[in-house]
Amino acid sequence: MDDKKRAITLSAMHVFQKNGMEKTTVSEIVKGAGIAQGTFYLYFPSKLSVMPAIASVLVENTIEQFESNNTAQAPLISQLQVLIDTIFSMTQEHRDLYAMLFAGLGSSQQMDQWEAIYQPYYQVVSQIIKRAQHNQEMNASLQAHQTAVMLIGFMESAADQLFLFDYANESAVSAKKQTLLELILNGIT
Amino acid sequence: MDDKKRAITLSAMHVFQKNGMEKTTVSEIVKGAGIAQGTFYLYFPSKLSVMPAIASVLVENTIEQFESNNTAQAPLISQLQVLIDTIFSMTQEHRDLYAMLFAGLGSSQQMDQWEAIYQPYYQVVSQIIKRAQHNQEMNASLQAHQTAVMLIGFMESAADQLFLFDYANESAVSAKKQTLLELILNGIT
Amino acid sequence: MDDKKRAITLSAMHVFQKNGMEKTTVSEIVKGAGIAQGTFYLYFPSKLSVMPAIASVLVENTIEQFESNNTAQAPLISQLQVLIDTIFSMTQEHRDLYAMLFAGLGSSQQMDQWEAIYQPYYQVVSQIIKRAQHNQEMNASLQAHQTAVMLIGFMESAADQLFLFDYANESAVSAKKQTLLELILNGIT
Amino acid sequence: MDDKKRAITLSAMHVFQKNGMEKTTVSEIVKGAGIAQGTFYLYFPSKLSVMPAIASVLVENTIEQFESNNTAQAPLISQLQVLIDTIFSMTQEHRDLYAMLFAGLGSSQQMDQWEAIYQPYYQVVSQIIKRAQHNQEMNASLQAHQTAVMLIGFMESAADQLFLFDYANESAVSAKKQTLLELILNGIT
DNA sequence: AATGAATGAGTATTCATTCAT
DNA sequence: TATGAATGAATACTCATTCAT
Repeated sequence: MDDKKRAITLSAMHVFQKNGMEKTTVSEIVKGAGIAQGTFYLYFPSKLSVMPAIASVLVENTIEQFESNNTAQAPLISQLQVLIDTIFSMTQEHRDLYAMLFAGLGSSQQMDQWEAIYQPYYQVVSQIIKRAQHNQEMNASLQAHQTAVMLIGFMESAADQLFLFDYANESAVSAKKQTLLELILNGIT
Repeated sequence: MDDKKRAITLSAMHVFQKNGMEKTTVSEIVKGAGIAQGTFYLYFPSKLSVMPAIASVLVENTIEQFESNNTAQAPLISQLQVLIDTIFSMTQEHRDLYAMLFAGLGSSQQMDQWEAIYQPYYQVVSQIIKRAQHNQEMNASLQAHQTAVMLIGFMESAADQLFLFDYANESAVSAKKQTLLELILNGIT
Repeated sequence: MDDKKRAITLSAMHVFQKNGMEKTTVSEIVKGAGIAQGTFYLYFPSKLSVMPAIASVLVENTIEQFESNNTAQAPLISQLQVLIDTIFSMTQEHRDLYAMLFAGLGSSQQMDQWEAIYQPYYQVVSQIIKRAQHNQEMNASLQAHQTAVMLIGFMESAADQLFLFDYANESAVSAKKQTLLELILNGIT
Repeated sequence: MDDKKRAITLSAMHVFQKNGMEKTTVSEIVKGAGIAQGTFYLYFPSKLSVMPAIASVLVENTIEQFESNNTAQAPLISQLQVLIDTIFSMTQEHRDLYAMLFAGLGSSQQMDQWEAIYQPYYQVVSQIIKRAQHNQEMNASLQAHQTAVMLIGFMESAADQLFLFDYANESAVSAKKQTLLELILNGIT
């Protein structure tokens, strides 16, 4: 990504997170990016159009954080723990941004774009599932990509709930993560 | 709820869903509700303050739809199927609204209010879980309320994914619902 | 015309004349009209849409000034002199406004509207021509309305030229008026 | 005129005519001229300063078109017909541009410049008048230059009216031209 | 001479909210 | 309660112009 485009995106992430969608002004974004007002529009056609770039950065960061903590040869359960840790950590840090992206999805009418952005993320988890199935750590009849998408959704929804409503202390977090992991591994029966 | 307050809320739901958060104007809401501009402010202190009322209506509708299709004495699996059907149907119809509510949660700083609104929903699912545990259809060690919250999150995230990206046809929907149900019942191992 | 609409129109005339099309701001117009910024848009949908209202006022003023100086029973030549005086005086006072209206005609694509505004003006001159033809002061074969339109055009173009390029002193004005009148009465042969 | 200066002027004519004064951007002009943004300012100090160059081109074109259709030795009436044809044709093609030039005259405060541009035009018509006076086809007491200016004004105002309001079909055009010619030759009495 | 990326001043328009009736 | 005319603060976006290359 062009240096200035990246500077704008990072500044926008910061300002959107601080002020929310409606109170974020282009003027504050460019101030943070150290460029002039008009320069913004050389890189993005509108305020909202920064959103996909932000999503890309979040996906990048998530994958980086996950991979830097994960061991590809580790047992499934360990890798899922790292994934849960990563998602809880990203959610805690960026919950508001995710909500804004999510709310923007509908209006943007560019589903294709969004899918393309999230594919790398789904790929990473999908690989883990395939490997676990090969090692007979996991039910082999589950379709890998579909399961990856669902698992990520499960983890994100649990993290959201936690940081939105229940968040109390570190031990509450650990408990929730543990319950989540068990639920995913064993189901409810 | 006062007749006019309800009229405003319903009109707002419609307009928010049609135009999104930023392009929704009080002027269009009152037009849909058949009242004057100023009257809006007799019932709500601001544009954003309609959001909790919308959330209440959505929760009401969800519970009604679920209970009208559910049989309380039916086996757990049937009841979960009805719950999944309800959530998928509500998500399909109101996805954008949920996203807006969700994005609004952070800014509103009135977590307590939101929790109160969702409690009845969690209660209903929580009861089902308790009954299933009593009937030994379900792992008795799971904490009912916590599991209810997680399950609802799982189902909503699966529905979101479906209607956001994958939605193709009726059979895709059925397949996703089936996978979801199995994952919830049996986990991934 | 509504009191406020008139106030806006008169203020706009003044500001447009002072600053020209491009340097006129709505903010200065409303300041002159003694109303708030937003109120402007209750009466006119855009800055440019004041133009037809200005044209109406100019036509009104021209007719008033002409009729207050004219004697309907006077000989043709006297009435034409009064018309020339009126047009030269209005042109001198409002030349820039006329130019702006004129330049705006093309873009507005609402020819019908403009024709309606100018009709009363053409009517007045048309009546004089018909009366003169009836009194055998004028060539009876000339079509009255068409001739009225042409005569007004002649007079305006002469006045424009004068105040644009030649304007020197009172006697230059008198001379031009005299030449114009003779040309109109007798042609060039 | 330098090749590039001419290219800019021609492109500007086109864009001004298409978009009007306010919606014309330097960016679109340079695009049409096939040059870079900055290059514009090597040839013109500002956007508005292209106007006189446009006026020059229009005057050139008018004179060329007139002279290529006119016979200098022909009777006055024929030459006036050619002049009327030329003015009607140029007006039909470039009415909006004339209006913009005209509206720009007031603001530009460079009357001298404008007069210089139009002089050649007035000269041509002035010569015809002098010759006609010499041939006793025309009232010898009329001051040639002054009459030339007035006649051109008459013809332009008639053409404007026609193409602005009345324009219907070829026969309406012929009729208007005929009436105009008679009025100019014989006056209204 | 030519380029085109960068600038940043400038403004029309919108719309949540108020308040006199 | 209800109205809707009036308010005026707030901001995305444009575009003429500059200047380093």
